[in-house]
Amino acid sequence: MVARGPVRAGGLRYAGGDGTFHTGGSLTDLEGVSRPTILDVAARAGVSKSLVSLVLRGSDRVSRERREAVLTAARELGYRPNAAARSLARQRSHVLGVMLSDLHNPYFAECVDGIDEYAGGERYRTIVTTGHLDPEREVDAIETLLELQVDGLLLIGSVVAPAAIRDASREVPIVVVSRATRTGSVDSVVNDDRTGAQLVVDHLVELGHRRIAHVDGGRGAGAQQRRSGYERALRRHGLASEITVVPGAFTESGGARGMRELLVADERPTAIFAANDLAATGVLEVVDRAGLRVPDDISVVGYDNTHLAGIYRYDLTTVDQPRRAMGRTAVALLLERIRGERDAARHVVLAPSLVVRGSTASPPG
Amino acid sequence: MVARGPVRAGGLRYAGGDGTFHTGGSLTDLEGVSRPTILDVAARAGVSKSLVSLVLRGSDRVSRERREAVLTAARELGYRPNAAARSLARQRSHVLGVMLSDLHNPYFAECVDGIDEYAGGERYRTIVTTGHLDPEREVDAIETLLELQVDGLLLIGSVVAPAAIRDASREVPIVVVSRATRTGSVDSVVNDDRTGAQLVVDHLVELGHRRIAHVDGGRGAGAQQRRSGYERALRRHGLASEITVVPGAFTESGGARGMRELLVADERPTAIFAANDLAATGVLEVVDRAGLRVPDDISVVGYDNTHLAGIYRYDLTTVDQPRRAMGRTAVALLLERIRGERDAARHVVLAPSLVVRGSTASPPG
DNA sequence: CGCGCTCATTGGAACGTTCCACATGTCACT
DNA sequence: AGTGACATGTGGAACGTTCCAATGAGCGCG
Repeated sequence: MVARGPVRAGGLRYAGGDGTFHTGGSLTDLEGVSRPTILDVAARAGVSKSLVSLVLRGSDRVSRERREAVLTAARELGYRPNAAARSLARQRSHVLGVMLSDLHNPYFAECVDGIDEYAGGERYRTIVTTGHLDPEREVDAIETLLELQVDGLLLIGSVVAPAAIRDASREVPIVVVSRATRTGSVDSVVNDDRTGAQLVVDHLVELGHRRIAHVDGGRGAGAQQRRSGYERALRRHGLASEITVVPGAFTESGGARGMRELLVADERPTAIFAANDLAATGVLEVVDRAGLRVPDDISVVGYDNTHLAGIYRYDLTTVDQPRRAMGRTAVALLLERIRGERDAARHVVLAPSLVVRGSTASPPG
Repeated sequence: MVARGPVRAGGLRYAGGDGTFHTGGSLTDLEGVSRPTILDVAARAGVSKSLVSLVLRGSDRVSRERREAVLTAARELGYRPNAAARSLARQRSHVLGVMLSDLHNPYFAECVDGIDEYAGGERYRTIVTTGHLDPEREVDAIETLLELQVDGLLLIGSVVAPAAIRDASREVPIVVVSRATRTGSVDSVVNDDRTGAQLVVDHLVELGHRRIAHVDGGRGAGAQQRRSGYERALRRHGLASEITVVPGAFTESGGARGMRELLVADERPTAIFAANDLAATGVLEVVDRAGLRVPDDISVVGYDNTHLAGIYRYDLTTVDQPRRAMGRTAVALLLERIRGERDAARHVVLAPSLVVRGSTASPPG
């Protein structure tokens, strides 16, 4: 019946023919009969459409018999409410929109866990669109959600222009997650990157490191704060002269590029603080290739505590952001706005924490 | 203005107080004034709502002046179409729903890349919901999409009960991706796991391996096919007596468990074919701990070519699934159905390919 | 000059809900 | 018996679009 017998490879595109085959009969069940509406249910149950509506919304001012008649009629017909019609009639959809800048980044996935968890508990549904890290496509993704009449918008790691956010915030409450925002009309939830960076430096100094370099995250969200946190911490430890920042990015290649630059310096650092875990993997790759051993010859620290950091062969010391909590908090803020309980913008900063693993140790000698 | 000054850590929950603070004035711009509708635009442009509708849908039977009047009126008012109303009036939404079983798995993210790419080209929008790998929540996620009146449904890696899929397929065309399906009324797109497994075995045999073991994927999607492909290939090479399958899972711990079992066997295999990349990392962990070197002492192969396999410290030989192409194909199939161009179910099987990296070499000696 | 054409434009009826004001029916109490 | 209170049920008007049939204006042509 299924993908068994004539297994042959298809090309890159589906173009009929190769790699595909048909199953016997199939017919998309009764495509002609359109979906039952509230009126069909009403007719079958012998009541008015209004009563059906009442029952379906769980009103308690309906007699037991009628309720059951409606319920069974609905079940028998396979009735499913039409959210478009509902959203039109009430002026709200009970749906929250989530714009995710990048589906590939596990960091964001965990935010969404928190979002779904909290939203579900509050009987709100969530739908997601993605911008694929491209500002223009992000605008499109946001547009889609707005047109679908979401009651609120969560922007996760968005790289879109601030003006676009401001525009959208005229239509619907917005909470921005993990990106600092100046727009007064939207809330935000971020982790305290500066403090996170300081935790890293404190840890390394405690291990005895002095030559601690930072491969930064360029213009990425939070990169600037991490950089300044690093600088401030070194100064606090009386190591101002050791401050070394090389340009990088929130990507593997960005980290690799930064590390290469550090390797050719006259005095090689004994510890590297990478802008995030992804950059840290780039750093590690270059370090490995140079024949240096981690952590014996050099210590490496990341940021974000993505699952990447936890995998065996990396075993990366990193900074954990409470992503789930950030997601939950974001929804809480959004609902406050939606329910009209608050008007002034609120910016929540959550505490990061250090996760010590095997990529850090005392410097050699 | 923003998250700067009084940076303090909040707890796990947003509960007012700690870690949060307000910005000055903000007011959610004119919350009172509701969004402009097509009627507002019509009034401002001095035409009928019908004409506005025509212009907005890009009809060519509208005079130049009127068109421009409408367009500028719309722009000035910041008009945005209401997808709910539109979807109600036409009986279609032009939106495709994607149910993603797991947001964390980069494998799925790449499918979505292909989906968005193709759908965007066909002027369809996509929205995503997640089941968080829980069948019940998947049902909910699917329900949400159906209520929102998506024109078609893509189920990616779904673990939901077949009956639920069948039910949903009565309402809307469905394509299932990367899971074999028996339901006659839905299409599917999968990679050819059996052939993929054979590629692995061929590669290892060519390198000179004979004792090739398989840590399987238990009841995971495609696991059975990979196992039987492995067995068939060994037989084809006249190595039927060497067939060794130990139970595992599509997880790191599953792989580790399987490898531990293999280590205590009397004759240790010289090569391991793990059910997927994740399981392969578990295998590698156990191998490392046992003091064996890869690939000198033992070769390891994964499946899926996730980014995990590509990172320097794994450098894992693996099987690539054309995920992007699978996503594109899925959309192509779906659109055929939506457009009523096809009725019989179609099952597309795409070819996997071997990616040789540094985790495989000739056996010792 | 009136006929039919084409062409741009329009009003009104859907679409499937919700919600409000109103209509019943029942019962307790005077 | 009449009154009001209360519980239950109903019709119709929204909501913001699309689409169809109809309206006029302009024009070429006999």
